Amino acid sequence: MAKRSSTKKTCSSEPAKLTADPTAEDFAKLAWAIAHPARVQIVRLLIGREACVCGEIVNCLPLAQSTVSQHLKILKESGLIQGEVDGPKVCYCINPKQLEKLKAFVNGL
Amino acid sequence: MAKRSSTKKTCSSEPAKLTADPTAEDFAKLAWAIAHPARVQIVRLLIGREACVCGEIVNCLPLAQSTVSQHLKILKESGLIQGEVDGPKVCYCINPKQLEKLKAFVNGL
DNA sequence: CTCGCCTATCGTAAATCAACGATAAAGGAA
DNA sequence: TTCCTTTATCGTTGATTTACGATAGGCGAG
Repeated sequence: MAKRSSTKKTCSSEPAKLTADPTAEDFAKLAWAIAHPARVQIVRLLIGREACVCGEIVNCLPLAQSTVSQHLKILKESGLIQGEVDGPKVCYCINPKQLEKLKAFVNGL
Repeated sequence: MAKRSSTKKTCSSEPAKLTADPTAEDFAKLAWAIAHPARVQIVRLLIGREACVCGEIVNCLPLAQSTVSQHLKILKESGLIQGEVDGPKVCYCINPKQLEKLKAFVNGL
């Protein structure tokens, strides 16, 4: 992946080339998901425990339940985590595929 | 680094434990630096060319000069890039150390 | 069915971001 | 010195984020 070596143009000759770079947008979106301390902690927590009910995550953070729920929604939309309804509770876990995608993006830099 | 395996507490027993996690904040700050498509493109550009004058970066992006300068400032503050004055121009380059720090953070997840 | 628990969503307010044009500062060329 | 180029900063506007409390919806227990 990333055949960047063949795109070594002067860059000043084609300014429009970088106008729409879907890769950069995907990357930025994924990076943005972990661009907040609370979300970093949530991701770490889920990686360390494999699965965690929403209420426990709320207890781990000094934030209101609604705020945590909002962060969880952001992480879910990025694909980094998944939520599974378990009765009245919701069990969250990491989505390894997206986590690998993030790692591949960063390591590809 | 990361002795997370010893911190496998129930988490609900110590809610204040995660209140101030400097690591998470550092991580989030670094991730936030690349949480915008334009900044991703700038970083990639600098990695692929080793050094680049500000004006060239401006020509590569569909953004105003002042906007690009603002993104460069953000990247500089994150430590990911460095700017060296070269006469009337400014030459930007990647800071490998911070880039490695970012990779270590992500790979440590 | 009714109650209580858990979670998501709504509405709101303050703060921050992103983008631009205009302008200032610094350095080289003539 | 004066002009031109290059870059950073200022000031502003609109959009987005973040945080909270209040509220609604879903589900199991009794």
